[in-house]
Amino acid sequence: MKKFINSGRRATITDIAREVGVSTTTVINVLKGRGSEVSPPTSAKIMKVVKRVGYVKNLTASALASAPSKLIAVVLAGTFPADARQRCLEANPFYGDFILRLEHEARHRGYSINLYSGEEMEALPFLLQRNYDAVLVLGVSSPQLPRLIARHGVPQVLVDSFLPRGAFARVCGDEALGGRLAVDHLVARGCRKLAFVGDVQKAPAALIPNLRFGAARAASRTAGRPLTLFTTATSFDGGVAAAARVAASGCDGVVTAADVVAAGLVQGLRAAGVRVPQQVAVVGYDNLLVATLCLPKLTTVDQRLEEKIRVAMDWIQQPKPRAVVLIPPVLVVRESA
Amino acid sequence: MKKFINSGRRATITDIAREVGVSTTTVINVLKGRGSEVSPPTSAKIMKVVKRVGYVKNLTASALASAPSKLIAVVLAGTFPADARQRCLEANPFYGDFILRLEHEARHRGYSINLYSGEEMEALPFLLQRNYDAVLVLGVSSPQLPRLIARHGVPQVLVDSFLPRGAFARVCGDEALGGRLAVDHLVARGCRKLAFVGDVQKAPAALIPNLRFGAARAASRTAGRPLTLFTTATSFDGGVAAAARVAASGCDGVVTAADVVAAGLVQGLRAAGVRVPQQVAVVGYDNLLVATLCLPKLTTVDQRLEEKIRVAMDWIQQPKPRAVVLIPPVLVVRESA
DNA sequence: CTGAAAGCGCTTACAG
DNA sequence: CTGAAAGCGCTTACAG
Repeated sequence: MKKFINSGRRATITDIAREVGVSTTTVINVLKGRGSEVSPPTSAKIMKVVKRVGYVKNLTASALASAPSKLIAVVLAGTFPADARQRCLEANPFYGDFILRLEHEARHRGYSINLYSGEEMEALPFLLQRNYDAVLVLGVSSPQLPRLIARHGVPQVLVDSFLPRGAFARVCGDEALGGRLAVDHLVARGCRKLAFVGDVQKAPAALIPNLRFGAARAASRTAGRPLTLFTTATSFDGGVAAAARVAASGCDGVVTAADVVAAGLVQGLRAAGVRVPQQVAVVGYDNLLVATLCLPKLTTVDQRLEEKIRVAMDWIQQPKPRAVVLIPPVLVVRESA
Repeated sequence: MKKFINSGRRATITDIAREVGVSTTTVINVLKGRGSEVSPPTSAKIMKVVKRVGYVKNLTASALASAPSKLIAVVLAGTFPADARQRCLEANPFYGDFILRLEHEARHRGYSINLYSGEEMEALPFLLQRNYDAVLVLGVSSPQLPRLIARHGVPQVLVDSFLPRGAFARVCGDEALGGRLAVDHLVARGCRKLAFVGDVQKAPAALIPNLRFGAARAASRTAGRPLTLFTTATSFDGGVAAAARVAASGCDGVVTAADVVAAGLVQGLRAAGVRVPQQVAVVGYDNLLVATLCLPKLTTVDQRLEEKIRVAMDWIQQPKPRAVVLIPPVLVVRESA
């Protein structure tokens, strides 16, 4: 008892078995709640010792012995330029937020999470070096890594990864809907000349800013409104930098690729003497904390992160190999539009 | 080869030993770079197979066999009220930022990090269930958890945990200096009536807002300026909520307990028609991304997070049992003061 | 209802 | 320079 607690050596199943005078199998049966297989008195004796020594199962050993490790690897991909990964992760509070929420949900389901935010294509050794129950990959736009992971037989769930349907289990935001919600809201407010501000690239098409732009463009066509594209980095400064161009363009309604961009844009516009939302209305995307840290507070597309995480965890616990689900976002109207 | 890569079963040291026709000991000697103990031809043959099969060491097995697990547990304590943990973690972008930076530094040193942000006093089972090389605890204000951890023989480094000197290895910001830097800057700018805005509590004294307030008060006494305390939550809304009181007080220089609070305060003041920094100068604390997301950008005390993390990792790799170091913060002058 | 035994993949003395 | 063997703590058939 004291012996275990203070010795730096933790009590093991073997210790408990010896102390009670039974086999390790019996101890395990009790610990696993297979009560029916163990006589009540034996069971009680074992539980008493388990309590007394403060037994904690060694998941390292457990994982090695081919039981669930209760460990999930989380890969933050997000397709950053290699040299700017860390900077991008820090420029968009989305990632920190995501991790904190995921940890919370995972913990309540009995899992720990193990973080990896390095180079996407160097993730494989990381993923193979421990016995993960599953890997959750956030934001790949190429099937390369998922294919490698699959080839090695590691279960995976992809989040916000827009790949050809059917190959992998994926939980994604419904970006088409999100873009439409934003545009429709601006149109309903009477905006006549629309703009999109974000890090839109030639390729790959599956990048989030590209998808959001595509959705906004489609919706603006339907509404019969022109939409001008202003390309800028996914960061606050990116938003600030776009402000002058937007102001000069005469656009009166802006859809953005992310809240940080919208926050920067709003600040840049106001600094230039443009009133938001009276002269230019701005809609953000994500609904992070930062959406409420600016003046005016951002009207934004809430991507329902908790829901995404919940579904991803569901699929980790009950694998749905090639399932794809689009989580419909929701417009949160505040002050900027 | 193909057999290993595609079977879902990873090649093991035993596989390699068998393939080359040597013992596992020899394979290990080669893998560990103990070249001197193995003949060059044998070594070369082994390395060839290692490469060919894409061998990745199983750290789960390794950790069980009493080798370093290369796994670090990270406990985000931060002494939140139990019912509001998650909310507080999300209200202060500091935590997400901390994790991302820590992961980056740890990865470059060959470690993975395993996150825990649940109840402080329920962390023990989490910490004992795997073979962690060390645990990094952020922000405890009571020695209870560190004591438990020590009793179980797990190496630990505490960050920003202000406890009686000498009991644990700790890396902390020099809050006394930080408060002084802020106050001295305001005084030098000509502020006459100072205020402190933050979540200052009766007890425990070791809470970060309390320390920062204490430091600011000491410095303002030295400077012969009065300092009024405005208590408010550590969040953007907390800052906003304090603005009216600060404006009414006639104070012209404000030190805050955190950047989020400062950001909220600045916005609240401006909404009330107060010009920042002309009428009221505001200094933040932490130098997070959010400090640059407001208008005017925050002058703030940079706590030099990277440096803290670097030292903490140094001590995890080379334990310095009861060492204590205070990282001197640095004032970053921007626009708000 | 209970136990003996092999195995997970690596590491660590120790023997030769 | 190389190998045989025991051990880390748990799990999993299988036997009784």
